[in-house]
Amino acid sequence: MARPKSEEKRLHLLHAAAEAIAQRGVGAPTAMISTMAGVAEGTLFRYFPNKEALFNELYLYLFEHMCASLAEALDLSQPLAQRAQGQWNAYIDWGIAHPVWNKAINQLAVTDILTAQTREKELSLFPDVALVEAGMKSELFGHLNPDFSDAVFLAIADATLAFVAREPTRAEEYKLSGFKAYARIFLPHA
Amino acid sequence: MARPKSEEKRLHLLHAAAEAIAQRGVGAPTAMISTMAGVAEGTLFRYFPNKEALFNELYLYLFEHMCASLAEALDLSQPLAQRAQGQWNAYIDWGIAHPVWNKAINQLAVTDILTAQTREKELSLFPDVALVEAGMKSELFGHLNPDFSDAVFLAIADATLAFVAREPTRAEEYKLSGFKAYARIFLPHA
Amino acid sequence: MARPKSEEKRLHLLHAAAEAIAQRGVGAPTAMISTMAGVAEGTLFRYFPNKEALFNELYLYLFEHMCASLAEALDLSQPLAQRAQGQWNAYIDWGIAHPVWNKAINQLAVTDILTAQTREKELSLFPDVALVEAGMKSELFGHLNPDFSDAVFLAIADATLAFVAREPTRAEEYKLSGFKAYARIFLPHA
Amino acid sequence: MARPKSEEKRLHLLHAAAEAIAQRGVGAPTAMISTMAGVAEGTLFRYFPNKEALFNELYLYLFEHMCASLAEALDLSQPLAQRAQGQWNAYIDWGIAHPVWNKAINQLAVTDILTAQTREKELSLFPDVALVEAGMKSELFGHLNPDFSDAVFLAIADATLAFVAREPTRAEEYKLSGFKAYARIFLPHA
DNA sequence: AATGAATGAGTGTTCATTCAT
DNA sequence: AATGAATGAACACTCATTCAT
Repeated sequence: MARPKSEEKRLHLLHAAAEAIAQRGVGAPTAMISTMAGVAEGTLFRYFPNKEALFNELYLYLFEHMCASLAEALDLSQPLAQRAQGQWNAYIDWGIAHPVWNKAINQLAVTDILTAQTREKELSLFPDVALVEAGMKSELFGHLNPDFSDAVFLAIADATLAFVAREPTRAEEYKLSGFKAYARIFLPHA
Repeated sequence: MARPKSEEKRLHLLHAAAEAIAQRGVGAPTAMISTMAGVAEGTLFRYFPNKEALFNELYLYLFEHMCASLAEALDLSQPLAQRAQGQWNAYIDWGIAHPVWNKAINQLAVTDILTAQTREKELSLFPDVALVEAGMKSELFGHLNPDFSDAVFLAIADATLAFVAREPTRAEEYKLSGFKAYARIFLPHA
Repeated sequence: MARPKSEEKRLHLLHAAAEAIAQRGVGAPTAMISTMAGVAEGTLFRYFPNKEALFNELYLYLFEHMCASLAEALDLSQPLAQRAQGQWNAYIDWGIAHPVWNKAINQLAVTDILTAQTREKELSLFPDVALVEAGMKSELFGHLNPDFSDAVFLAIADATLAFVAREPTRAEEYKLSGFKAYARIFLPHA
Repeated sequence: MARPKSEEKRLHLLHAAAEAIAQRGVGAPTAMISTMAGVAEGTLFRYFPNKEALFNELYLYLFEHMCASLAEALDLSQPLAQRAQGQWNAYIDWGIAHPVWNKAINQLAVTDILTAQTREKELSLFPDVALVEAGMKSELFGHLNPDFSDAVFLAIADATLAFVAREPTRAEEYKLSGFKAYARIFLPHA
């Protein structure tokens, strides 16, 4: 099973998988994914050894995409509070702009499909654009696992996104209220 | 009447379902559940019309159990801050004491198995022990969907529980840090 | 398994079985039959050793009922042609008056549920009210199996009933046309 | 394209289904059918979406086959009576030559598996070789549903076939006697 | 005698994966 | 390299029958 040629097909499969998971959860059939990708059933298995591997790759692909959005929005010249809000907004905006991907990433995160290796790679991706900076972390959670701060941030952000999905017209309000909650924890002096 | 339908078996099935979901997600086979419950495959379907109904009943059962813990811990004679911390602790302690149930309830919440009716019943159960009281809500999120506050609380609490699961020996530390984060949002003047 | 007491329950079960077969074919569950009969699932098996036996008894019960209608309508003082038409009408009328039973009897006849013994008993019931009398038989089919004449009669009559079921308002027309066809075969000189 | 879907396998499945229905009725398991067809259980469902569709296709397949036999036997240069007898013989001969198919077709016709669409297609197949021609119909049944004549014909023919099955050695006698009965109805002046 | 809870083999159907083309 | 036909284990659910009450 040498690396197959078409990078385009690989992406079609990844995107189709995200769509399928958003629609039917991780139980979505591989045949549905290949159909949505416009390739034959068997082709999927020339690009990914099996369903689990596809889903793990998908998770990292989506996560990386989201991290890129954060990185792009990052303006190091801004003071901490503005920087934080910029990152917060970038995260929420990514979720709003890619509701399918957001749903897929959440579905994947909650099942046991993700391997330890995937979790490791995920960590190695996040820090570069870290939302919760060292200073903020240490103040409240410093003595605990440093990922805890990130987890709390993500938890609030995902809850915010869930309500944006329910009431899309009030997206901006939820985005702001969510940030205020976030700021109270991580920017108490702002 | 011949033999009455055994409430004990019903509970065995419910508990087995929680265990199976914790281990294998909502894709856990009904045969696995009945085996774990110590009954025949067909018996499951005499107690629940189908898998979906079983899972919906399970969700409400677990949710009710959790709410009962909160209600038990509620001491109305305490001032707001203590009351809130008591409820927070009760929630975290329930998750620590019942990790399997906690996992099951999270799995169920994220899939599309829960019906609108179940969601309704869930709401009618929660308010009585509401963690996030009216005053606290209105201040930050009052103009938005009132469930948003609950969602934010649950998000932080579940993130806390996830880390407790990873490092059980530091459970008390996570519990306290989590509460501090919570308090900053909902009890900013305390 | 001594003969159980309530003849009434036995009849309820028989009638319920006919109804169930009419609705769902011979695949109708025994549980459905017992529910319709207003008895418990297990009770059915105290009156009939198994489903097959129930269906065989039902077939004979319905057949006997139909034969009784024919016998009642038989007026030996009438000439052959009138007598035949009277019997024909009695048969069709029975089917019209008992569409459920008619459907059930047809369903049972076509499957392999009926035992050889049941078929034998059936024969021993029919001759007494024989529609197709010796003279008529011998003329056309005399050298063949004497049941063939009966079969031809029943075939035409059942086809007639099928169309009556489709167009109940024209029942009388079908009844008459069917008889004319019958008469051409069996009463060519009338 | 990889392998093309094998028309041969489709026919094997159809023939196996006919055999299975003849042996066990429409309750015959799909697993039995696939085994008899020499394919895996799952393969059946790649050729037919479900059991019901298979059975409907089978019905039309058998019906078409039978119609083809009638069409082949049809000699328009013959006078009405001979033509009718030729068609009658073709029908009976088809049943004798394909007892399994004849049984299957009868089983299918009596259950509720056949859809309205199948019934429609059936009608569109039959007229071309119609046994009961316009003139014959109108005389006796013309004012009623035109299908009634066909039904009466089929009823007599099927009854004839049933007795041929019981006494195969006297097949020719039954065939002739059946036709005589038929002729008395539909060819009274011949 | 009657009940209905319990059973488990059986059913139609799905689906990840393989492999001949 | 790509295809999609073929597979068969697995699954959710049904149901005739048994038997403790």
